Amino acid sequence: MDWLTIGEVARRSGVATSALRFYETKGLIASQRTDGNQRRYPRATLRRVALIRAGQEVGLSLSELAEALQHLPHDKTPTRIDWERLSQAWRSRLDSQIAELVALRDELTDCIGCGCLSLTSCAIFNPGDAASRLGTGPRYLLGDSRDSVAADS
Amino acid sequence: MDWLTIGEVARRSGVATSALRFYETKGLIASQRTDGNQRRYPRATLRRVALIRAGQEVGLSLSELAEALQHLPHDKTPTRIDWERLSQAWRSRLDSQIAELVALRDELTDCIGCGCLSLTSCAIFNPGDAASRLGTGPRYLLGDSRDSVAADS
DNA sequence: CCTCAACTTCAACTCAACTTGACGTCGAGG
DNA sequence: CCTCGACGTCAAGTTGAGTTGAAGTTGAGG
Repeated sequence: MDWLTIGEVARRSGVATSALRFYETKGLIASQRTDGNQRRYPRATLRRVALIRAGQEVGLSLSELAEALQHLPHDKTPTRIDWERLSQAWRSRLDSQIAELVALRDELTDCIGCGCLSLTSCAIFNPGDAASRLGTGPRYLLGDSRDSVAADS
Repeated sequence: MDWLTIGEVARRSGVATSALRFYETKGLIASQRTDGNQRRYPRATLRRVALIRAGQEVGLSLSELAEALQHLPHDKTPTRIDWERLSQAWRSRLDSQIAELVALRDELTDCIGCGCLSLTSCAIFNPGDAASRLGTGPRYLLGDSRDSVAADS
């Protein structure tokens, strides 16, 4: 097995070295150290990083990814089973994300159709259920409102 | 026209008062002040806030929303034209977002189908174009990688 | 008139996912 | 042996969308 420096991994994965070090602190990837304390990554790290970026695109946070990747070996090719488990999970994630957006779009389309400027009954303004989970961060309040926007001007 | 206190708007829109003040500093909503310097919002603010939350769900940032809402009157019902312009814009936003996710899902499905553990040619790991724009914040590096993950272990 | 919840401002904190900078060390080529 | 770029650590900064707290003011009900 040959080992890659952090710079090589960065170049080949398109991820900055700072990000790789950051991933390592989060336990997403792992390295050996040389005598001189430099990181050396196993080749399989390239795949791991690719998986991380792909996972982020699917909307997963780094901690969720850490969860998911913890079942994959750090230093060798994952088995087909590993890979299928992962991709199935991501696929269903994508499926539900798509479903949510489609629902939102359809509601919006109806809104345009009905021209309901009152918004009193318009579904889009009375969310009902968690169509949230789009975008990270301080989105935690979005979707937990219970009060509706009734009796509009 | 009767005016609402910040607390009333918060209760009826399901948005915290702190968020409402924050929106006001960003120019998303506007208020009159009482003699005692308290905010009083026009009723139309309820709709504005609803639009803001809906817009966020569609993936718009507050500054983009400020842009969009600046053409709507702060204190009265928007015209049908206003409303149609807005919802058309959001619909196309949703459409492209959906398209991106669907593309990603299809690629992933192919990956599972082909069982390509090598990831050498797998489309999902060689993104190619900006399917990013999921989630806010320091996502600015995602999608500007040019190097591919070739020659896997 | 008094009280108390609801309001005011302002600064500081949160969170995720990193980046940037300072300052110091490693190691391959000449 | 020297140099210079690539590496190391650690602390602090960034962005977006707010929240939290302190300290003080307002205003409706009793």
